[in-house]
Amino acid sequence: MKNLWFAARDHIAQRIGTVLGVPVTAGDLVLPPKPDMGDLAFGCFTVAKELQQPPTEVAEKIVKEFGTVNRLVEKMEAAGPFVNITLATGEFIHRMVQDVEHEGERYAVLDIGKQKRILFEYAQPNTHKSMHVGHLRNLVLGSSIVAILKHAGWDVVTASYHGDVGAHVAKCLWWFVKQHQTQQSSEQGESSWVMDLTLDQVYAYLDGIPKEQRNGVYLGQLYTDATKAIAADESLKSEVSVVQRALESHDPVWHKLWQETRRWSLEEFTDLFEELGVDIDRQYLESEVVDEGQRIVNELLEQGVAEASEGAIVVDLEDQKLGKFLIRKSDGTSLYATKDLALAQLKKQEYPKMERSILLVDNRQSLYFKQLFATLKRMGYDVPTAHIGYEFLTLKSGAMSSREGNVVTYPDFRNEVYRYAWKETKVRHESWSQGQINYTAWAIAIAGIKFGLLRQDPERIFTFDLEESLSFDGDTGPYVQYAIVRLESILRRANYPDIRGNEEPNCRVLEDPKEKALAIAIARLGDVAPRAAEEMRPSLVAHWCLETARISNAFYRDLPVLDAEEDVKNARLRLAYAARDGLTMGLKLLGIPVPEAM
RNA sequence: GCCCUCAUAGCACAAAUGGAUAGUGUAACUGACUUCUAAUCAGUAGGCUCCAGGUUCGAAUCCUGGUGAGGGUACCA
Repeated sequence: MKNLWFAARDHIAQRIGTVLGVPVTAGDLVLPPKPDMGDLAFGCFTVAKELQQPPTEVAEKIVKEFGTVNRLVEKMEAAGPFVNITLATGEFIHRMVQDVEHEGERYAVLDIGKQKRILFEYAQPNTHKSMHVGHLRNLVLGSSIVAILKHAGWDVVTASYHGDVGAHVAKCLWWFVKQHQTQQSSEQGESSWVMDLTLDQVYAYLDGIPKEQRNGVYLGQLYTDATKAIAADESLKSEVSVVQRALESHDPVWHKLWQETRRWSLEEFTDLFEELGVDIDRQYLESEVVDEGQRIVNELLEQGVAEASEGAIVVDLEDQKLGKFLIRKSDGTSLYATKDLALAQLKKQEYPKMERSILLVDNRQSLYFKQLFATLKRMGYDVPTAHIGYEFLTLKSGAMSSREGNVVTYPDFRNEVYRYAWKETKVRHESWSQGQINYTAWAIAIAGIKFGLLRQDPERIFTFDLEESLSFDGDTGPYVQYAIVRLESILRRANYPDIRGNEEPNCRVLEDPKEKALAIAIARLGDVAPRAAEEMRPSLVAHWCLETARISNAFYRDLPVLDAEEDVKNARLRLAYAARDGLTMGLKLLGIPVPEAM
């Protein structure tokens, strides 16, 4: 329950507290700036103020009175206002290794969630559009946050939400039909109007689309072309409006076309989500909340919560400095807001036990969500709801827009990275089977893609650069994988000895600072993982992975395992197991797999 | 105009929430594969933390005022 890193610090903190007569907590013990100063540091400033003594004197007092009778603490030194603490190398390593072995999958768990339920919505790509790298930040961030929250003891229910109705769908389908009709009329010599569409034609048109084209990229291209066509000829706008109304009134012919094409998108999402480790418990669609949304708007009007304004329906939030919140357009059709009001209700209805509802959407929507939450509150909605924002992803050439079509689609990007990883793997392992190369390349590609997105703080705009994504050197996911694979290699050569779970082999025989540094690094995941959960920041875990991998590589380079004396060898093997498992756990929290070799 | 973010080495990012000499990667230069995998490691070089004030023992971090970039600001999502 209490992991070693917390327990060790807590123990030392309490003893310092006893010496001083004031409370000191584990959080007051931090890492010193340089490892040669010690393993932990305590700054005496705040306690000194409380005691009304100079910090340097307090530091000396602690060192003098702490006593040396402690197996875990080897040395304490006063360095000005700081107390530097050196942990007993062998003792600490041994305890850390036991901790990792004992906890297993629950390693680095600090149960802050207490199994309370969170409904976590992310993954909101629209149907009838291509999924591009802009969506990727949300998916990767979301799936990692979910993993981190679950690890920290929350009962997380995941939800996706897809815009499967609205203007973008109408445009896409209008152009789809228009294209086919134009072709037909040039063949048959008679022109037709989009609304003359028959069910037979729908089937014929759909059948004409080859299977490999039935995806978001194709539909997204239609949408982009439609937008361009309308921009060139404004008069076409009215045709799209007619189509949109036909769709909203469930015209059977257009409904069929909509259903089929939507299925292409949704099936594609299922595949893409699976490969990205995006596991969704409940898939919400805008089409299932649009009617209820309109009903809620009527209700709000009756209750006087909403009012008419310039022909549209708004909720006046001026008194909260949130302006006016538009919940129905003047032509009577729905908006994102209309549907979101109903969605919130639906979520509550389906998951009555949820303690919190969270939505992961990029920061451009932050005002919108403030307005939405304020409105929900006025409706008497009582589930604590929060918007977790992040800055969007942009290309070097500027922001992506499906409307303009300057998008890097996710399948294209993934293929590019995968091809590169495949080539690099092949060069290194000529003799491997096709399947082994495929799997390894996939794991490396996923690591490259995800880690690149996760190591950066979500509050900063991410500038996408394909060249950079194709580098697996330095601060990257594959770097961390490689460190693990090297540890794995040692274990494999030792034939995976069964040495875990007991007092022997005794890791207390280890005394090298590099071994201790590795042990401390792994122990610190117990600190990092809960914090990442609290702040919903996977970047903390990503940076922990990098640092730990670096330390692991130093251990690998300087300390021979297989050629060491028997007792040292076994102790190091045990440490290698723990390091491998700790690092693997770190990557798991990021949603990144680890190959056996690479 | 108003509101919200961001600004750290050429480039890309950190900095344990106010602590010790601001770190890591890349790119540049030097070196290390007969070794448990070189997708690695070691070294050199690179900084007025956007500017100006303030708060205090102490500021990249907090406050005020600028500058620059991006986003939002009702009938898009």
